[in-house]
Amino acid sequence: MHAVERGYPKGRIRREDILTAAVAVYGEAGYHGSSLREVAKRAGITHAGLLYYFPTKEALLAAVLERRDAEDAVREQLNAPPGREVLRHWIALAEYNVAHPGIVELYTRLAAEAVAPDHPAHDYFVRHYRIARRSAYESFRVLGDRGELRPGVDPRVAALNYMALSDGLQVQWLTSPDEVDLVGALRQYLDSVLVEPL
Amino acid sequence: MHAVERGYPKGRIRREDILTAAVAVYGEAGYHGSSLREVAKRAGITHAGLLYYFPTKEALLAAVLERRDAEDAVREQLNAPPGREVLRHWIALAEYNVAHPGIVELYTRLAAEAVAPDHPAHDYFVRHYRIARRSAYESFRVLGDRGELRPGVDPRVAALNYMALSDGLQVQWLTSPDEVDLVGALRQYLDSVLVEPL
DNA sequence: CCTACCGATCGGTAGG
DNA sequence: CCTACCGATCGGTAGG
Repeated sequence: MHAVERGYPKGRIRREDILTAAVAVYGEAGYHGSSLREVAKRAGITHAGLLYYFPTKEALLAAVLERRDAEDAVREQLNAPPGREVLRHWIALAEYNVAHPGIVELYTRLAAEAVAPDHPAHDYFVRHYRIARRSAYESFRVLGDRGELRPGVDPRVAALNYMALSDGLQVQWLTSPDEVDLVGALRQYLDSVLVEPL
Repeated sequence: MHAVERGYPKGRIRREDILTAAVAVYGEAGYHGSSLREVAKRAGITHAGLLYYFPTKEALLAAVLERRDAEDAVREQLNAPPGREVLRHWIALAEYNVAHPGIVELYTRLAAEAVAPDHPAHDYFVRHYRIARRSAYESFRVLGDRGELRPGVDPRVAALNYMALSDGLQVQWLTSPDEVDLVGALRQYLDSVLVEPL
């Protein structure tokens, strides 16, 4: 049983190895384009062995997304309260992402697949985007209350647009890394919305 | 031979039916997730029959993208010279897209798959994005020369950002249509970049 | 354009 | 965790 397996160091390490392999494969081939055999091979076991740890292909995907959320939650705790500091944190995150294309590929590919309502990660992304927008909205709203947003800027729309801009830039950056300055473009967007540049 | 087939009305119509079916299926399942059998079924033939018109799966994809470019080229001819009129045309295009989710799904899914350099549509998207950015850049540059852009706005970055914003909004809109005002968000972006609102 | 077929690959199961 | 297997599905071909 997994509840038991989880408690033993060897099983935990194996699970982590499998998840790490899955992140890489999903990033390269998407979810539907990946096979359990490919993930298993990279983790050094057979695909039947993988199914001992994750009983179905969907269960593996769910575990990948769960782990990612857990990592994000840890980072959130280090977060500053809503305001300018949060925007600087976003830029730092973008810089981190540019140095880790694999994670960016995973999310870009999965998010596009998961627009289909019957995709196993669909509900995850509905929630993911909702939470991201709300969190960004709170920072922009605080800045607006302080008069730090340019007139005409709706904090709700600015929040949606920052998230969307970030996603869209990632697609073009992954497609043509040399032609797109991801971090610079995000900076200019924030500056175009703020009274005082970051 | 296709060069001949293309000349006969019946063959041309069949080809068009297959391409229309392919657009729908690619939008729902992506390219790698689609089967020739599914496309053929929707076109009312067998998958072997489809392969009589398009000899491989890749050839079908190439034809889908070719047709799309041909349609775009027709629209471009109706285009105004670079300037404010072009920005209004973009908004009109976004309104059209909101009424035709299938086309949006096709592009969103294919673009994400095609970030992989060995994807058969990779080169297409490299060119597609490059051309789109250049075209948008020319409009923003003209506006900048006329003093219609806010200070600090780089027309090159504004062009990149508009395209990226549009793509990113489409993902969130496809995921949660009721929670995202695609056209409104694009309008606010353009207004945030212009001295005088659109 | 179809019927009939091929080899390859897929997710999942049995049984140890 | 593995070996061995299952039924289903894939892109593509032969031959008409």
